[in-house]
Amino acid sequence: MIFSKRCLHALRAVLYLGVQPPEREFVPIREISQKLDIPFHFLTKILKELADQGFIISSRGAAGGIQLAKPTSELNVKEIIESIEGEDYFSGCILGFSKCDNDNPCALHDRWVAIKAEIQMMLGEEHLESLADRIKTQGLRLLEI
Amino acid sequence: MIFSKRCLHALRAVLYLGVQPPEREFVPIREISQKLDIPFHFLTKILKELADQGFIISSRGAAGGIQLAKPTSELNVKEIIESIEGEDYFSGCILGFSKCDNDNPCALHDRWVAIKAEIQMMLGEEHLESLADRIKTQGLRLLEI
DNA sequence: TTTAATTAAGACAAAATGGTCTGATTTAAG
DNA sequence: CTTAAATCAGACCATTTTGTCTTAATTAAA
Repeated sequence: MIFSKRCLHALRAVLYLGVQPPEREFVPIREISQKLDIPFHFLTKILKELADQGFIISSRGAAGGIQLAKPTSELNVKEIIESIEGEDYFSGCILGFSKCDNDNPCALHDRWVAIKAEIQMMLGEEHLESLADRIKTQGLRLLEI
Repeated sequence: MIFSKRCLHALRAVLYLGVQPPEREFVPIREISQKLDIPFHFLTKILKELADQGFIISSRGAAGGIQLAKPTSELNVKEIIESIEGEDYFSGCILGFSKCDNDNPCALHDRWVAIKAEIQMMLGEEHLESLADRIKTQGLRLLEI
């Protein structure tokens, strides 16, 4: 699998927030956990990371929950993934070397550079807004069947 | 990191075999382990998997070791990766769902299909032959600095 | 002010991955 | 036949990732 469980849970949770009607304020983590079948406490920890990074806002107490920190047009898939997997997830060396660049390329550097650029472009352009639209209009799923 | 340690070790070991002079027969795993700084017993297990899958041939006893099972022109990076990470590593669902296709797409399916195709094409075209050539002529490295 | 509903925090457990060690088996060569 | 060099096999340990549990802190509303 390309992404860690933490990352998949984070992505699905954020997409879930993205498809909520705009009038909704805070969404309880319990609801997301149940709707998406993600372990509650595990999800809580993951979402805390996203909150710390400024992607979502949380509110304690009754009527509390979480909420996207920005409009969906200003959030994209790539930054969510990077916030969980690490900044260099898509920019690092394919052979795992810490120092790998044009001056000191690993054996697969050239080819990987091109692929990385593709991935980053496509995921970086994918804003939550258009995604949420397509999820709603086309009935795309956030759940295992 | 995109790939597991097992996969990175496998890739580097196979590339190491690819750049050996053609007259060399069996290369001892101990040598690869030392040259590439990969734990010996761990590497042995990984290479046994590659042998079981038919990518390399092994020979026990004195003067034994391992050897590529096919000419470098018939081996590519993609199949090595898939043999370790699993057949569907590049073809599976980005959200980790087991059933995800055009008839029942997940929320990210469309976009991911395009990226997957890019990756598979680029890695599938990368045969060990050309790679080994470039590694030798351009001094590309298989080692952390 | 009490209560119920919520996130936050941190200890702990389970599972997966990464790695080590010992000994058995095989093989070439002296 | 013996020995040395190698892979093979499997038990074991360490680390990381994933997940559970309990309790504390916070907040809205009765």
